Amino acid sequence: MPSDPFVATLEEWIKVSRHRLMRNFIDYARKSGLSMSHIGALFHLYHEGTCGVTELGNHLDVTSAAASQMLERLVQQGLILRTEDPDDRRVRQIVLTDKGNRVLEEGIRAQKMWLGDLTETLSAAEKEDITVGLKILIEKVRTLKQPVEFAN
Amino acid sequence: MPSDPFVATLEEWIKVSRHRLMRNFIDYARKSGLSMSHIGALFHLYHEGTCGVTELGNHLDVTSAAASQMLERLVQQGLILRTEDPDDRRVRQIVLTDKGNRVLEEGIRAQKMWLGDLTETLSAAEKEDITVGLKILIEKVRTLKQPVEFAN
DNA sequence: CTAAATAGTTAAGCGACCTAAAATATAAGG
DNA sequence: CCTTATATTTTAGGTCGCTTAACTATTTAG
Repeated sequence: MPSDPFVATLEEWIKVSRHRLMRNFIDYARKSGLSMSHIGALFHLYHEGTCGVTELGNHLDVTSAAASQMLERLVQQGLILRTEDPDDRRVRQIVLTDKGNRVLEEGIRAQKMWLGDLTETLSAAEKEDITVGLKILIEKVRTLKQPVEFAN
Repeated sequence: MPSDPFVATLEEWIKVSRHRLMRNFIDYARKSGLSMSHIGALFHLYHEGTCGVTELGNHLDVTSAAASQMLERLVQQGLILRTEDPDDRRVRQIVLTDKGNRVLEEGIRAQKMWLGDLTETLSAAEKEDITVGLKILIEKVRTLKQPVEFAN
C-alpha cells in the first residue's frame, strides 16, 4: 500500500492491463505453438535487429548449444535467417524473416483490438486527458535507464 | 497508423510498457523454473480462486490427462492444493497455496520496482496529469466486456 | 438396480529442450 | 607456423509435457 496516490494509481493501471497482456500473451504462445524460449528469442531479435548464437543464449540464460538447437528449429520453421558474419566467419548473424515478423505482429494484434474496444467507450474530453498523461509517461520511460542489458 | 492521435498515443504506451512487461515475465518464468502451462494455471487460479482439473485443461487448451499430470507436479512443488469437492466427489478443487501466491507476487515485484524508478523522474504536476488520465482508463477497462471466458 | 455419462488418474510413447562433452572452424598472438 | 581462444555445431543422455487409450470412481437417468 504505497502512500503516494500517484503510485497507487499507476500500480492499479499496470495490474489491470497486465492481466489482459498476460492472457493475450499466453493464449498467443499456445496458439502459435511457440515455447517461452522461442518467444524470448524472437522478441530479442525484434527489438535488437540481429545477434549471434552465443549472445542470444546468454540473453535467454541457456548454453550456446541449446541456443544453436533452438535456432535450428526456428530456421526450419522459416521464422529466422542464419547467415555468416563476413567480418568474423565464426559468428552467425541471426535475423527475423518476414514470416517471423508477421508471427510477432500477430501476437500484438489482439492487444490492438482490445484498445479499439476501449477507445469506443471514451468521450473526446476523456481521450484528451488520457493523452496528456500518457505522453508524459512515454517520454519518461524512454529516457529511463534500462535495468537489463539492452535498450528499447 | 491510426488517424486518432489518442489511439496512437495509447498504442505507443502499450508498446513501450509491453517491452518491459514481457522481459519481466520471461525472465521471471526462467528464474522460477515455471513453464508456460504452469504460469497459465497459476494465474488462472490467482484470478479465479478455484477450479477443477478438466476445467483448467480446457482453459489451457490441453487434455484433462495433461492437466492432471501438470497439477500433480505443482502439488509436489507445494504451489497448489488439490482437495475433493464435497458436493461431487468426482471433482477436485484446486487452489493456490500461500507459497503459490508468493511465487506469483514475486513475478509482480520487478514491475513495481520499475514503477518506482519511473516515479522518481516525475514532478508533482506531471504525476497529477498522469493520475487523471489513468483513473479514467482504469474505470473504463473495469467496465469493458471481457473477451475471454473470465472476468477481472 | 443398471447403463451411460462425467471427472480424474495412470501408462506408454513421442517430440521438445536442456546439459555436458567432443568436434569443427576461424581468429589472434607470439 | 603454432598455440590458444572464441563461436558454433553435433552427439549422447536426461527430463518435461503432451497425446491417446485404458482404468477407477462417482453421479445421473431410466
